[in-house]
Amino acid sequence: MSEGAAKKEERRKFQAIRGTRDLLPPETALWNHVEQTANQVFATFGFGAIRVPIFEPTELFARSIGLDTDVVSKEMYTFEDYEATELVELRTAVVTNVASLATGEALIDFLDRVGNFILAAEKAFEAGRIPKTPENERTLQMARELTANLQAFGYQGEREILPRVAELKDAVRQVRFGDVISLRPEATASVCRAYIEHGMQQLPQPVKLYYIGPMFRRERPQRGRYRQFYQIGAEVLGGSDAPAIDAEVIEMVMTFFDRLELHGVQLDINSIGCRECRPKYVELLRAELLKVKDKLGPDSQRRIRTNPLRVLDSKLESEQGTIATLPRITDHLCEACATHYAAVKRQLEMRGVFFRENWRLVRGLDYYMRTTFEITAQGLGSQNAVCGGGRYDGLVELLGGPPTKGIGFAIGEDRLILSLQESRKAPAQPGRDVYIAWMGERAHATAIRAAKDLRKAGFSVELPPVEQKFGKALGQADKLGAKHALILGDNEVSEGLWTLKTLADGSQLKLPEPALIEHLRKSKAGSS
RNA sequence: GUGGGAGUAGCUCAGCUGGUAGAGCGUCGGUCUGUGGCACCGAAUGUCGCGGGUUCAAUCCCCGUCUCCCACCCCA
Repeated sequence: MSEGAAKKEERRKFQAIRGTRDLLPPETALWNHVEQTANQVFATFGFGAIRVPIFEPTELFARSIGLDTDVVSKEMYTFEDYEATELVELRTAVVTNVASLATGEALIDFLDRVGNFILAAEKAFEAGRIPKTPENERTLQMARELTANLQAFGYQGEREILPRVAELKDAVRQVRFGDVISLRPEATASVCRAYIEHGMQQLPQPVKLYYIGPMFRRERPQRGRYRQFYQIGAEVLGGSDAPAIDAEVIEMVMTFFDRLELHGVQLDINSIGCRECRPKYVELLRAELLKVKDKLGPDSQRRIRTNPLRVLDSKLESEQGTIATLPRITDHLCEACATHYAAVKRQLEMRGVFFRENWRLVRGLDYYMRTTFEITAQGLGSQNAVCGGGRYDGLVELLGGPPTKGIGFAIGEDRLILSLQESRKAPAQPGRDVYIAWMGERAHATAIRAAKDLRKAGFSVELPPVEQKFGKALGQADKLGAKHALILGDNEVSEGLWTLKTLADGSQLKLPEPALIEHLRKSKAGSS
């Protein structure tokens, strides 16, 4: 292999893995702007920042999001977190396919390895190095029994022992070495967990929190959809379920989008009822759907059984007419939900928030109830939702906390950025205020001092590490988008007068060192 | 997980259904050892995504695979 090929090979090995990506300047300037705006706007609504872990026990997400959702059943990055590394090797020795079990010796050898594993696992179990759960105890017990049976059975030919060996391998495979944990696919569950864990019900209610950070779902990448993606979200926990809270949360997102000058923003709202009225509606919907089953495509037909609400989401042109005739949940809300929904709408109007009622807006995650909303924006293709949210009053209790009201939303930051980029010219290259063109060793010392002082005063300064000819230096200054070049050569150092050049018009003046910063301040104030 | 499209220099792309690659931009150097943008000259960077097949010969044709894009599923 040639040197070039080897280099290429190296590079090929390290690509950002599927569905992940690097965010680079100048684009990151926009990300910073978005996040700073979120910090500012959310603070004006009294929200405090929370940072929760990137991973949590898988169980937390399974419980909150719902076992049957795709997110939990197949889209999480899940792994076992263990310290008993020596067990892995011993387990591998058992579980790997052996060449054959054609002889009694092979069986004895296999049982030997199983014995080694069980012994080590028992020790680790007693020492608490693998989880002391009833499941693990049972699994180990089963492995012991199966081993004893197999020993008693003896070698009676390959075909006879293979099923028993497979069974034993399964038992060995099921021993848990550590906690099963997952990278967070969203943050609401974690925020609720933190609320409970830190006894936040003791704080003045409601508690208002927001977060910004990466989430992980193992999906097929697409426009605005990545395996590591970023969400900006907020949750209001505790206190009452006053409609004004729903409205304020929505008002806050809309204010945020407004501040960012996001184009084509459309807010859709709906109420999906509560534990009382939603199940009744779902049954009614299912019954009606069965009547018109023939007019629906295969996907929708499947959903009649699995998740009838999802049929309402269908984008198929051919199904739209049929869907329009279906019963609407807003006509089947219980008294309390209907009152709540009406009040939320009134509250939104009072706040001057424009919305569209969308009876077909449903939520995919189990924990939502009553108010749901979704915001779409321009330039996002088929993935046009930029924010989704709703009320989830039962969630904290479901996770072992006190009965607690809750409402929140999550913004897909990747999509938000995408949409902003559609309507916004590319962010300008972050230029420097001053490029220091120095020449000669004496000037170098002066240049270093100048850079330090300028930076201390808050100017962005580029100080070339090696001597350059002035022509070269000014060329660099220009390419970097510097506003000024500070020229320091023998003349300047000996005269004590520094040369400051304004790149835009080529004007140039001489200044004594102490006057420099003041001059730059004035010039900056004047230009911006 | 399913279907469609695409992968050629750092970027944007050209390359005649087969004869082992080019342009523009960018980068670096020079013309130019106290003055940038311009101009001119020069240089570096490619196993033409990867692997296999057909062929005397493959960037081009066939198969597989990976990645990206678009749509579906699902979801923010």
